[in-house]
Amino acid sequence: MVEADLRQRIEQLRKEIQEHNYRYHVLDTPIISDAQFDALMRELVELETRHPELVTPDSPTQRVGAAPAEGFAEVVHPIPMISLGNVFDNEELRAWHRRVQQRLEMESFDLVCELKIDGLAVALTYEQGRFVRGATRGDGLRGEDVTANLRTIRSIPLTVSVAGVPERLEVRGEVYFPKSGFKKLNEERIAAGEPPYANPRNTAAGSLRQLDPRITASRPLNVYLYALGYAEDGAIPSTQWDALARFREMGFRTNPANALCHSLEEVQGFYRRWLEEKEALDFGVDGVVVKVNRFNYQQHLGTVGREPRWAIAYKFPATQQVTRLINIGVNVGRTGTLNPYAILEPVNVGGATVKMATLHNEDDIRRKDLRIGDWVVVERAGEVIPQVVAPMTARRTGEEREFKMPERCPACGEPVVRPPGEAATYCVNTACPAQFARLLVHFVSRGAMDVEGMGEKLALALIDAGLVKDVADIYSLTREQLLGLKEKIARVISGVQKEVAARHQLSNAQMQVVKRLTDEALLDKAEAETICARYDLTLERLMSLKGAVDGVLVETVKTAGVAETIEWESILTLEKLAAKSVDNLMAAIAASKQRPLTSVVYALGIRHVGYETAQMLVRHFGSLPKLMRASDEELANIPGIGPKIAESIVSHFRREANQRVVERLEEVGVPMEEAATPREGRATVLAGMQIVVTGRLAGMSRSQAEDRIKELGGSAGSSVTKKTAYLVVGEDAGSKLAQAEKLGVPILDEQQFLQLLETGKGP
DNA sequence: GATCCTCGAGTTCT
DNA sequence: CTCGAGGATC
Repeated sequence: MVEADLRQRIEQLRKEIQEHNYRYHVLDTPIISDAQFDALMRELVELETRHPELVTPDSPTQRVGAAPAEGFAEVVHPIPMISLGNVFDNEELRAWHRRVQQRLEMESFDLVCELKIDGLAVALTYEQGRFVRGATRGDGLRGEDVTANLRTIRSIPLTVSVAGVPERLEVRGEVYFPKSGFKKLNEERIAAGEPPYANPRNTAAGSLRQLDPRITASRPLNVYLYALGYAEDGAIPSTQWDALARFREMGFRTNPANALCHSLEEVQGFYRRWLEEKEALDFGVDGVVVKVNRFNYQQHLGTVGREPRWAIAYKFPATQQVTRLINIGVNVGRTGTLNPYAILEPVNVGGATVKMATLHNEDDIRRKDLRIGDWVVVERAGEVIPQVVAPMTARRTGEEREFKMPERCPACGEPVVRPPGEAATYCVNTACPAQFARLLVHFVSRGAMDVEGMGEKLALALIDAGLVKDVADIYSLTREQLLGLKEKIARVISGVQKEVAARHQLSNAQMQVVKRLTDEALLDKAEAETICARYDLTLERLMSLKGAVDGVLVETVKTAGVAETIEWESILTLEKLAAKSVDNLMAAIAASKQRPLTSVVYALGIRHVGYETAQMLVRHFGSLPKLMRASDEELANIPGIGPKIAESIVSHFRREANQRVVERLEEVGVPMEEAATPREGRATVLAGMQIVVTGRLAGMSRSQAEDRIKELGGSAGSSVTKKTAYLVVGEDAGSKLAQAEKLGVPILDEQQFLQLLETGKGP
């Protein structure tokens, strides 16, 4: 890097860090995540380490934070409350350990592992055994006096009266808001029509900084103590591990998970264990703090800048992040429901980049008080499905817009309906193309007709190209038709390229750009920028080329006789159809004619008729024509089927288009009767037992396990209730485990489950 | 009419 | 995984 560039980068980093520091510490409304902040800080530290001559006294690396907020008395920490360096992977952890080894000139030494609780650090001062002052960390040098509020936390002893307590003693710890209490508080707020709080950490900070301690007292705050600030006139332990033990003797709450490790491998084990199990804890944990155990070693290692060399925070990948809600889009589901979803500024949450999340329905958006343009907290529910938790209301500028459900279907433009008492808004147009697209995807999905090789993309492309107009049409597709289409598409693409080149007189290099543009359906910002940089184009020029390509495509598609209009996505999908995959697809379509009747009924996509209900219907009627002729009353008399489902079935088959689909399926050879099923001999081992399977099993998939349970006469539930006989737990079990523990449902591991399948008896 | 349970439908990313 | 709604039950 050139010297001038370097200076500029350092300046820029300092300015950004200062800004974020202020937002975090003073305003309490950060706009970037901790991980993002850490990244900035790390870059600055690295640049300054390599170029010490550029370090200035006012650099954020030279002091621990920013000024404390007003409103509370200031407390100067006699010993600064340091912060910790962070590592994010095993590699970096080992590097830290090697550095410690070198400085200590020692191979092996004990380390203490503690869970890094996501709360806020406090210092508690005791004089002659009496709690006299409690302060927040603030900027590390000066914090706020929040003694009155801390007194309301019942796990903080107001007096310590064991022998040998130092005259003056300061212990440090982390105050947090328990997850359960946080959930309850938010439920109450929602019930009272107030917006929920974004996350426990900010709420803990807010609670502790209430000017009225009675408000603090109403919050279930708690604390874990983990460090000795200082001690005068008293026996001082010689290791961190002993200090923790001593804390407990004195009546301080320490975290039971803390562990003494004799090697780095043990530390890694501790990290892995809690990475898996942290969700079950009642407090947020964002990593593991690793400390050199012996205090004299700590002293020898010392501190560099703001961080001690003898401790490090080994962070978990963040599962919660703050990002921008760019817009709210609306999808149309198979049943016509309008489903709003969040379009987010891409952000890495727990190792995956999230840019979309469902928002369920209008009421949910209102309840959470989300507005377009808000900064929002995003997490991955159960570590998988992204979810928008809450807006950061304090970050609002007034530019945010409220979301309104469109009055017309975004796909077909027909007016939408929201039935009174229901949360969903529907497009009631039976000919809505979006609904049909979803129906086709459902029809070919696993569990339904199970056409392997036909995923969402291909299904949509076939509709787009005009080859499929109703679900039965997939049975009249031919190999020649598909290959012919692919050829036409290829000609269209090369035609578009030539035409654009001719009209705009492009150079060879620019032709490359056009090729790129006909390679990808959508350009996101990052991709567009890469292309511009590579071919030395302005963004405007690129966009005008893109416009030209799209324009010419529309004309060409029409003249080539492919379809009236077609999406880029579809073109690219069809272009990739090779002869071999067409063969496979034809075979899969043919094979799908042999699916059991239950799957066929399910595939029809009747509202309120999922797989379970389809099974009940097939068991009762045994034939599709009989089901079609069934009356309202007959249907409603079947256990498990009430008036609503009955009505839905009758009105589905009353529609002529739906009757035709069934006729055509029959014509192509889809069975309309259920093949007689021989009863299994030993089908009673699990009779009447309701068993739930959760997590990943080693020997079989979850659905296989559920099939086995059903074969043996049991039922496989999807949620744990008090009627559940057993919960079978695999790897990475989620919330169901906690639920089972709460209800006292017996828990089986895979081994015990297999035994249950054999004998019908649990351990 | 309230409460529990089960099912359906929509969902994200690698 | 989550929410909503249908059905069963008291």
